[in-house]
Parts: sequence; C-alpha cells; structure tokens
Amino acid sequence: MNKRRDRVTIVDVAAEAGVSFGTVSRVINNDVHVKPQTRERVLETMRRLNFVANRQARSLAGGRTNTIGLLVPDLGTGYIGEIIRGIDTELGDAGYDLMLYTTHRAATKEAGYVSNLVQGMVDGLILVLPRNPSDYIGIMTQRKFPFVLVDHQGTGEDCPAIGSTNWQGAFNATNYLVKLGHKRIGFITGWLDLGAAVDRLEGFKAALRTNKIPLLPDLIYEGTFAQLDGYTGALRFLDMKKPPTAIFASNDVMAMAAMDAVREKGLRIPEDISIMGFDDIPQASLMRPSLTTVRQPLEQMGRIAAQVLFDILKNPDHKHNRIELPTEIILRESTATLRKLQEEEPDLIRFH
Amino acid sequence: MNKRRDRVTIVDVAAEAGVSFGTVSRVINNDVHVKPQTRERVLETMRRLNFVANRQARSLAGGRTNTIGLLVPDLGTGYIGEIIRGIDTELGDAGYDLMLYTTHRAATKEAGYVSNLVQGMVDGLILVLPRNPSDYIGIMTQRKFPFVLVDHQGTGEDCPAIGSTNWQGAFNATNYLVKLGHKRIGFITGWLDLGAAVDRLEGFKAALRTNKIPLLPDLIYEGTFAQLDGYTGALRFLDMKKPPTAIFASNDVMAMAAMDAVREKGLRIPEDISIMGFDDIPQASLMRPSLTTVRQPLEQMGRIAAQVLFDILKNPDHKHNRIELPTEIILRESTATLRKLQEEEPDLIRFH
DNA sequence: AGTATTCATGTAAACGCTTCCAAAAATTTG
DNA sequence: CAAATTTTTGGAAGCGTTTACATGAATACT
Repeated sequence: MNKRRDRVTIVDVAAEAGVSFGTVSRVINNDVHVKPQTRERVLETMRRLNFVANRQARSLAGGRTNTIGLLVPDLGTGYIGEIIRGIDTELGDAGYDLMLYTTHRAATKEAGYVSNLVQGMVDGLILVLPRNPSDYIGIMTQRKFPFVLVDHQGTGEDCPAIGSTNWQGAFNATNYLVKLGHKRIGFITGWLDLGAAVDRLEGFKAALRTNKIPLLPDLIYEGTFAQLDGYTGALRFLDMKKPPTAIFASNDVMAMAAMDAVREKGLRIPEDISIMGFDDIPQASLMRPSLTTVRQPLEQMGRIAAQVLFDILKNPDHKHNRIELPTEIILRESTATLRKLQEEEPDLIRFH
Repeated sequence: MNKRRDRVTIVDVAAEAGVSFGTVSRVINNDVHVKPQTRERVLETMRRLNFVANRQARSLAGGRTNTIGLLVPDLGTGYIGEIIRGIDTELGDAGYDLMLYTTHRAATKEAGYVSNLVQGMVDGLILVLPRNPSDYIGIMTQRKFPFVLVDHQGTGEDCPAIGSTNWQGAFNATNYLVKLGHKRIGFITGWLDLGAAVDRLEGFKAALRTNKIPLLPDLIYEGTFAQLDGYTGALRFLDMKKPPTAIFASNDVMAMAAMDAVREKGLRIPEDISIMGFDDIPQASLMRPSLTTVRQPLEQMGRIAAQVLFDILKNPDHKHNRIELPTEIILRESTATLRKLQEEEPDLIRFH
C-alpha cells in the first residue's frame, strides 16, 4: 500500500518541527496554549510536508465527525437542488462535509438510514421533505441527536424545522387571482398528510372566504404533489359544465401538468385559463408560457436549516422550533385578467 | 456525553455472545472462518443489541472508508441529478456512502477538494463535468488514486472516463434535420475546451458533408453551454438575411433559450423553425413545444461510472479507458418537416 | 491410535488522532 | 532572588475497529 506508507501524520510533523505530537495536535485544534512562535513553526512544517489531518482518526478520537448527513427524496426536479445549494454553502463555510442519502421515494429507506446515521456516522442530520418522520423523530429526540426538518410541518411533533409561509402564500396567490377577476378557481391540493399541503389549501379557502366567493367542493381536487395529479385534476375541472377560469395547483410540477391538460383541450394559457403554481422551481421560469407561482425561498431555507443545525450542535439544550420563511408571488405569463369570459359572468353568477 | 456512553461496540457484542471481539469482527467482515452456528449467534446478538459498526474506526483500522466522493459543478438543471441518481443506486447496492462536493462553477475549488479527498477521506472519486482536470489528474494517477471522469473527454489525458457518443449523436441529429428538408441549419456550439463540445460540432459538420450541404461559417455560433449563448446565438441567426430553418444547439439549456429568441421574433416552433437540443434533461419533455433532442443516457452514465470505479478499486492495475454510451434521438414537437418555406427553396439554393 | 492438516477462535498490535494529566519552562510576585 | 503562579509542552491512555499471528479444537490420513 503506497497510500499507506507515504501518508504524513502528526508524528512526522512533530519530529520535523522538533516538538511533541501533542503540540501538533494543539495547533491543529487551535488550542490557545501554544506559543505563537511554536505554532508558526509547526504550521510551516505542516505546509512543507503537505500534511492533511486524517478525518477518520480525528473522529474516532474526538467523537465528532465534522460531517452532516442530508436525506432527500430525490434530485430530479431542481427543487431539492436549490435547497442543497443553500445547505452546501453554509456547510462549506463551517468546514463540514456533506454525506448525501437519497431515498428515492422509498419511505422505508428513511428510517433505516436514520438509525444508521444516528449511530455516529454524522454529527447531525438534515431531512428534506421527510416522508414519515414520526418513525424516527422519536429516537432522535430521545437520543438528543441534532436534526432539522426542511419543508415539512409536523402532524403534531414539535421539533426544529424550516418551512415557509404556505398559508399566507396560498392566500395571497388566491387573492391575486381574484383581483384578476377570477371567481371560479380550481384548486389542486398536495398530499394532505403533509402540513404544508393542508396549509396551502387552508390559505386558498380563507382567501375565497375573504372575497366572499362561495367554496365549491367540486373545484377542489385532492392530489399528492405528483405530476399525474395535476393532469388528472385539470381534466376533471375542464370537463365540468362550467369549468373554472383559473387553476391553482399546490406545486409547480402539478401546475405544469395542468398546463398540458389545458392545452390538450385546445384552450390557451392565459387567454382562456390562468394557471398558478407553488414553489418556483427553476424550470417554472423556463417553460412557455412561464409559470406564475408562489416562490418558496428554497436556497435560503437550506442555508437556514444548516445554521439552525449548527446552533443545535453548539447549544443542544437551546429550544429550537419551526421557522417560517416568507413566500412571494412571482408574476409571469401563465395568469391574466379575466377578459374573454366577462360576458359570461352573469351566467356564472346565476350559477352560484 | 450520552452519545458516547450508550454506544454498543464489538466488545459488548462479543461479551454478550460469549465470543472474542475478533470473532465478531470476522462476522462483520463475512470472514469464512467462523462456524455457521457461532456466526448466527453473533448476528442475533448484534441485532438484539442494535449494534452498528463504527465507520470511523473501521476506516482507521482497515484503511478503507467505504465512502466515495462525488464532485459536481452544480445541481440546478437536473442534468447532474440524473447522473447522481445512477451513481447513488450503484453505491447503495455496494454499501458505499456518498460524500457530495459542489464546486458551483468555481474551478479553483476543484483542485482543493481533490487534494484533500485523495488524502484518504474517500476510497475513490467520481468527477462530473470536471472543469480543468489536468490540474489534478496528474497527482491522482501518480498516487494511483481511483477516480472516474464523467462526461468529459480529455484534451489528451488517457484515463478512466464515461461519456457518450457525442459525435454520432450530433451526426444523427443533423441527418435527421436534413431528412426533414432543412438545408440551412444554425449550430450553436458548447464550450470548445471540452472534448464533448468539439465532438458535437464535428458530428454536425460531418453530417453536412455527407449530405453535400455547404458549411457556412455564419451558421456556426460559438457558445459555452450557458443559457445566454443559446439566446444570443439564435438572435444572430434570425437577424441574417436568410435565416436558418432549423437551429441545433449543443445542449438543451441553450436550445431552450434559443426557443425564447425565436418566439420573441414572432416565429413559431416548429412551423417556422425547428429546434434541436442535446442531453435530454428532464425539463426537455416538459416545455411546450417539447424539445426534440439527442438523449444522453445520464442515469446509466452514472451507474457505469460507479461500476467502473468499483472495478478500479478491485483491480487497481487493470487498464481502464474511456467508455462511450450510445446517444439516441428523442423525437418531440420542436422539429418538423420544412413546409412553408418550400417555395423559397430555389431562392435558398441560389444563395449558396 | 498417533500424527499431520485444516478450521475456528483468541489476542496483541496497529490505525492517527484527541484529551487529560503531569512535568517543564516562563512569568509574576513578595 | 526565591517562591508562587501561569503558560507551554510532553506523553499516556484511549477511540472502535482490522489484521496478523498464535493457539486450541476438530477432522483427515497413514
């Protein structure tokens, strides 16, 4: 093993610098009790010998790994990509490494990974879009293992989490559609087991209420955030006697699929029907017409998740709760003032 | 440190199972020299005690980390996401963990990461779209450090790499456009420092030659794979006296931007102008019109990269060269037979 | 049955570092 | 200037494994 032989250790550095390996270790760890002059000599030697501390050994001896684990469902949409960018930035600055685990939607893998990771492979865990966190939040909390949830508000658990103002975002977006003149708005929900999905639905309902628009059960299609739901839901709406003039999907992926359905029916966006999404994933701005949507600050959510995790690492007993970041409506081409249908308005009103 | 105290080690397992810790280690490592009955007893004990082997210790003692490093430029487009999916699948099956490093286009970070990682943090390295690999391929080769390059053909280096048949893909795609009747085809190149970009350009040129179509320098716009190039390049083409009837961009991102430019000029896709991309990133099928493109088997490239790396790990002296995976044309909506312009054909011919 | 071979198991010595404690050197104090 | 105090340094004892090597048990062979 060449790799083995020519590796330079703190002992080599110590010998070369004429100090004990203990001192070298102190230098590595920025211990104050080293004479500046000695420190400089050691540092110089390390540089000259091209020394890199062995992470495994440090972890083993020190009990820290300087690595955090990231559990994500997938990397397909760019949605996660944005979040990772944020996490990665913070981690890099803090000198942590990132261990990536993809569950590929297999919820069962989650718990398995978690129980392994918690066993000391990483110092902390960031879980993005956890599927059924209740399975393991218990053991993590009990073991006081540092973790943060991203984009999930629990079904009751009270733990560190980063999310965004889903309710407010949906409320504002709906309000905006109403301002454009839309009174019949079809809403496609997300997976209602997730708090985020429920909040978006509630925001939608509240906005209708505020605007004194009756809530028609037929105009709510229950989806799961999956592409197909957007398509199916939109078709359901379009086949109604009086189809909605706008469709608000609980995420961009479903909104994009809804656009397909609308086009297949020979309708134009936004002239005939407006489409609103949620998330603002990168491709939302790339499609034509580009998608008006509610922006979640994904990258920032990632950054803050990392920061919160660091804080937990430092102050394990500090109480950390859910943090909500503001959402924002991004106006693009897929929504427009209700025009063509205005003559039909009386009709619509009669209907209600 | 609670974390510390309640950790169960092989010694605990050994005591509980009534064997020496050496035997437990053998069981963990699937050593043949363990009586089946003993093995079962140890396994049972491990299960009961919820034992998880400490990775740091294993690495330190064994000299292997069971972790591979992945260096990627970014996670934005889904392009990398696909590749990672492939890598991740293989890694998971083989029991390796994934350490992710993002360079965010900062080429300087690459070399830094590499020199650290090579120092024993990971057993091998997969570099996706390396920016300037010559900086560190040298040291890796010299140290015999296992690595694989993905989607990059060197500017001379002879090392393990996974790519696709860029030349053939571009050749076939161009041929296809010609079959549709297009004779004036605008080509937007990638970053010509990358072999892949050069190959695509050469494939394009060769197809023109085969079809006896003159190669007009004005119909080649030199880009860098970046979005803006697609836009600018397309505008350049469209402002010509005799604009091309088809545009072939060296990647999907530029093709998508070219579509924007075409639309801004009030032209329709594909009726007025056909657009062809390269890569087949996930969003290519999601845009409207959907993008006809040359598919690189990204996920498969990831898988094979991992497999090759495993092979290098097993047979360090085995010679590993570049592997090329076949590309494939994906027909979608952005290309069509040359129709409307057919009456102008004589004109075009006169021009050449 | 007695010896030669396997096979199964136990044990000590790393692996490269952190951390604690004690010793040595430098500094302050009376 | 010696004693007390503080700062700096050295070295031992782990951290939880793997991996030789040694030993003991079981099996095969003559």
